[in-house]
Amino acid sequence: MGTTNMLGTYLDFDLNINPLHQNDETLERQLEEDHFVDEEAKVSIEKQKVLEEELNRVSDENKKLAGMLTMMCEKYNALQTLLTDLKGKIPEKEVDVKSVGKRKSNFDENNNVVGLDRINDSRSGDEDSCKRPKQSISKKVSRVFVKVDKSDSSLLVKDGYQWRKYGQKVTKDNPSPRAYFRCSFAPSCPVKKKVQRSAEDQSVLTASYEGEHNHLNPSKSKMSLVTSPLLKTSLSPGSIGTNSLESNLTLNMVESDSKKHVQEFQASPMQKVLIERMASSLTSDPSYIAALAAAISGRILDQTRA
DNA sequence: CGGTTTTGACCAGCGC
DNA sequence: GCGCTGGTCAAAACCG
Repeated sequence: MGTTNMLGTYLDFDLNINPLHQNDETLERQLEEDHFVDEEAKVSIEKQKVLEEELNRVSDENKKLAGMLTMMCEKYNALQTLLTDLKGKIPEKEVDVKSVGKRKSNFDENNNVVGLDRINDSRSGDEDSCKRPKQSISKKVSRVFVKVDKSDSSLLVKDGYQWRKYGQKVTKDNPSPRAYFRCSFAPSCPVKKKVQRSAEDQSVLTASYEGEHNHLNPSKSKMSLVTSPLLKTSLSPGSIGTNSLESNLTLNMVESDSKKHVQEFQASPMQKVLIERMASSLTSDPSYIAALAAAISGRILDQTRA
């Protein structure tokens, strides 16, 4: 699994934060030799030493955190293996009861909204497969669940891209209409999107993305911040939700039948929950953020000196 | 005026 | 073959 490696990469800050050390000593000696021991210079040297110690401390903390994360990942992997084994023992019928007796393309896609019980349902993209097998074989399909205001009747999912609505239908298994969108860059961009309110929870919109954009996200291109590679990996299928403007995307559970994504990073619901929790606990920890900031600034200092 | 949305009609796949 | 269903088309309406 790639998670451990990825985290390892992010936390492997090779901090070389002591380039000032030698200069300090040389400077100090020189000052003493020249009998120009100025009070101001002494104070600045003291400050440098304090900063140096602080950087060392933060560096150690960073290493400890990296070690902890590695351990967590290892434990998680063990749990994951256990879970997979257990799943293998459960008969498949129990998992897929709802679709029995229904048309191939007619599985209740809203039964799994917010719930994590069908994350590995690779058929999520097969809604068209029985009708348009030629298209769906090669197309990536991902699904996003968006929490919206119940009173908000518009089936709009702000994902940064521009969409053109080309149809709306009321489907059998859901009283709420399903809206069909095409990327505004069509026909050059083949991406389609289906948005429907969840039958169970009216405040949740289910958006199914079909295909991949062959152009930049119009709003994303305006961003000056560098997006985390972790986010890029987890959200890549439709490049969904990486924009800070997309504040209403409160819950992103991107499902992709692209096996690459599933195996590398989104193999199971448990994994998603753990990753989310890990990320939120880390980002809410001020000491971690401070350590990260120190590590990055140290790295930048190194690069500017080199 | 051009782009987008709405909405009824049409088409194709599937089950009976 | 027929009816049901999901997906798409395209003309009309709408909007900035």
